[in-house]
Amino acid sequence: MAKDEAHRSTTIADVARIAGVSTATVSRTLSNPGMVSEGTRAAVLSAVEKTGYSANVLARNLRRRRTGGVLALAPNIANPFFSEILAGMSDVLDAAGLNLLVADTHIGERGRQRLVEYADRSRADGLLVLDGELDKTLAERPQCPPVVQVCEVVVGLDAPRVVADNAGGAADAVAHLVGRGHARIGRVTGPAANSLTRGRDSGFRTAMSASGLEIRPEWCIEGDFSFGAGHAAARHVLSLPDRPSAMFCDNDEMACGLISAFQRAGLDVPTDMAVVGFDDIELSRHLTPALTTIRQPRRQIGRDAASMLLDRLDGRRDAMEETVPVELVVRDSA
Amino acid sequence: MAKDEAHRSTTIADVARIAGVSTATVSRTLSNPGMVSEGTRAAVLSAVEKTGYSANVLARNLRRRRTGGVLALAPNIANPFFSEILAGMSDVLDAAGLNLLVADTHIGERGRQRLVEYADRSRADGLLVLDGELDKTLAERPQCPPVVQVCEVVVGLDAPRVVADNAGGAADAVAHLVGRGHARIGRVTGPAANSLTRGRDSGFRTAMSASGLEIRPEWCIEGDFSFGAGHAAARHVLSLPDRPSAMFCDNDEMACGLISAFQRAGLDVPTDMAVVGFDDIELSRHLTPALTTIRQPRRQIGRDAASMLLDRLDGRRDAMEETVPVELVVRDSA
DNA sequence: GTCGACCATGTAATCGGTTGCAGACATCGT
DNA sequence: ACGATGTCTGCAACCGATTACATGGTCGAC
Repeated sequence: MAKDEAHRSTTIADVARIAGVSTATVSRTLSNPGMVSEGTRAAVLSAVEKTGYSANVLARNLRRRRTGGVLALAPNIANPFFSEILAGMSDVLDAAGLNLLVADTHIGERGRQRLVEYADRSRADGLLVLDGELDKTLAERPQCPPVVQVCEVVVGLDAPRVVADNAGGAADAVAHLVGRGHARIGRVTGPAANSLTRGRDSGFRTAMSASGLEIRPEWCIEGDFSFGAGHAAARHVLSLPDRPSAMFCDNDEMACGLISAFQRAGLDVPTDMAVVGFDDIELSRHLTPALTTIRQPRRQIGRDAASMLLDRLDGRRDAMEETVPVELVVRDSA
Repeated sequence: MAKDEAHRSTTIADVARIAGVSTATVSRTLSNPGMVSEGTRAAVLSAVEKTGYSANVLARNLRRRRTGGVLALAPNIANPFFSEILAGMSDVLDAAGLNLLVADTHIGERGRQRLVEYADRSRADGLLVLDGELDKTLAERPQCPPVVQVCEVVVGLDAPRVVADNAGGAADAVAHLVGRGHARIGRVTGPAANSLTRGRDSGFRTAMSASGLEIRPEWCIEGDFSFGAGHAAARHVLSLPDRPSAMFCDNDEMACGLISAFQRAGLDVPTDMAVVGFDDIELSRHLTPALTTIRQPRRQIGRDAASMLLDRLDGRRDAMEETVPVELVVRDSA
């Protein structure tokens, strides 16, 4: 109660004094116990116990010339797709004693400037880039710490990456629809420039032509991965005199918006219109009809990306590129 | 290209040497330009420009005895409800030059220990607690930086808080259903111990008795805020010989799971069963039927909480408690 | 012409740890 | 008995900034 002085927390010097040793010994006891004798170790540990000491992270990291943190740049933290990847990253970073800091890249021009400040060796030991629309010059500055790209990739940026098998997933989706007897297959895409969209493009095209099916441009609608884009795509399709019988969506949110809008228009999914999504977000399982989709192991992707970054930080560069397999999850929407 | 030495980034000493001044002057030029003469300032700035210098954040913060970061403890980052609150926090923290670090509190026992490490003055200048199930002793340790509670509150923890008007929202929801002619109203709650649940409990009870309606225990089902809990609740209701005609859900995810399960069972929402949710997450607007719900201004809640924390960090303690108004959003599910 | 006020700048302590180097001491082989 | 080796510990430099204090110079007032 009493002391209303500025609350000075206990330092390594306090512990050293109480234990009757030097600060060096305290430091060694804590970070390399085998280096000190048993008696000293006991004395130090008891002093630590008594004072409730815990090392100042800033001071430690300053001396060690590292920040103890990794920065993840994601387009939209609020998107559940990303947040589970982040959780996976957190798993392995925590285990390695590193913080995960998260920055949203979609925060206007002021934000751009902040990103440059953040993507700095004095801020973060490494960078996990989840946004393919980032400027590659950001990552090419000398101040920028090592980068691993996750899911999306920045055009022209030659950095290691962990990406899902987008082409394979899209092909599986098409094959599934074809297997169900569909020949009139449309698509709702992500933004044309997006690297996910491009990967799924290529799988879609391959699978369609493999099945001898024609891609009808008026059935391919560009969206932006949002619920709203799915809605809009559905309205577009409904306005067509000649409609597809099935739609493949580049993500589950658009698929959900699409289905919802079809239902509102009185169509039955899957009878009047089959839908396949991509991602398998939590929601998809709980829709009616439950969404048939391509599952990405998001948590695993996060873990793998973080591990790859740790490898790079340790100077290893075993794998510079990993393609994570995806899996068709058959439910009721197709 | 050439130098393959360890990449020593430029320090304030480099800048000082190039500008022909002392490091103190460089520091002053950068943090308090009015203090140095025009000529010196120009020299320093040009040296900064030339070297691309930017200050080492760790060193600065160590000296200033702050960490430059605020830690948010959320039960589940992947939940869109929280992530938008986090985004709001990020808005005001960024403006104040503080980092937002996010930690997930639902990460097993190992996580508990980590939280204790994180909730430390040497890690974060302040704490934003979004999880009411946290142990209050965590926040009562002397090492713990100032805390602001957000949305949920920890029982017995006397810290400033920003909470939504849960009771008012629940009462609005009931009033809306009553206005639509419903007298048989059930409810899907959050965990009984949760502070949100309790707030909504009280509003629910008040409004029910104000309308002269009886609360039927078999129509009140405890959930955990997940889609799955909504599903389960629906199955329970469907098994009842005597069913309610309307359900109020403590959040939108459960409402969504509930609706989906009712639809799968062949019921029509809202004809056979009206549903009102709470939160107004992005998804709700895009369901079919679109969900009638209570909107919480989540981004604003995040902003307010962060501002309140900043006030505390500055020693101000203007407001210790804020209740944020909520709003009924009428759509098609009731 | 001298004194104090004031401004701009440099010197050096400081934040709180880590770690290279060297000294003290014990043990061991010959 | 003596040097060699090895183990444990302390001293002090260091990480890269900020800032209290001291200093030197300029200027106006008396």
